[in-house]
Amino acid sequence: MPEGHTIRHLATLHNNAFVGTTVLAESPQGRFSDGAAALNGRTMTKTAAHGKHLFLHFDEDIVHIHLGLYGWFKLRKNKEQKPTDATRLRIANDLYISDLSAPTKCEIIDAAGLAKLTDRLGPDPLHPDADKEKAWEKIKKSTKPIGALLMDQSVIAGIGNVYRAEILFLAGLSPFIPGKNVPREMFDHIWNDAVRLLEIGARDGRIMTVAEEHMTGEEIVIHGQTQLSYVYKQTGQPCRICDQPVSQKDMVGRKLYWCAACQA
DNA sequence: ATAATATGGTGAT
DNA sequence: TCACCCTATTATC
Repeated sequence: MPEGHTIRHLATLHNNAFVGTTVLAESPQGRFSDGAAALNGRTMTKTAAHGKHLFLHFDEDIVHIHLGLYGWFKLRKNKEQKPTDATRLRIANDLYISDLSAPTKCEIIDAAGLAKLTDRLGPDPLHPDADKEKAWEKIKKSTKPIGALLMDQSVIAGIGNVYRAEILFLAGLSPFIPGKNVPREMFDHIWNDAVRLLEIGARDGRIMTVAEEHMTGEEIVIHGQTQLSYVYKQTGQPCRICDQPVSQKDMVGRKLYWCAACQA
């Protein structure tokens, strides 16, 4: 499920599976029939990710995919799988089949469309050459709370509700402090953790934010199979650091989780 | 077994 | 402001 780490992970998987090969493309569901027909039999030349947006390049044609909340890929090697009547796009070659369902966006764009899209996105912490100063310029002059700014894809691309909560917790920063009141060193802390945590997530294909020193003995054994977090979805649970109950409140239409004691 | 919820954004109203 | 996308997982009965 998709924050920036998922999209980068998918870009890597589709690069390894399809780039350089001729692919079959079809839309069993029918809502992307024209697009699939335009791609069928062509060579995938590159994959890329910016924030939560995935791009599959076929020379000048670029498939732009946004998974939204429900969207998902099922990518299998050496194994037949049946598309469902909700499968928006199937891409396949001799070895792999990838089925896409329920995306918010699946469309073909050109280089100009891609530029227009990425122009309205902030820097992606997963890009080695990301310009974090662009994010800082927006944050330091904004009156909006930092908890809202981190969810704004035009400020930083790729952070979602889980990373927002976890990054602010690790920084010990209140989600309610206006961007303009965030000290520069606090921004650096946020950015560095965004890079570090998104890289872990992109590598493993799932979010892991909790340091081993903050896990219970049992969690250290099983955390390969289970999702752990400091504050995300931990409402009422004791904080891993101070033992105070974790708080919850809506912000920007999403549930915000934080430790009122550690993030005063 | 059934209902609620969700790691998100778009586009109509 | 809200319906939509329409799956997977978790919570509740």
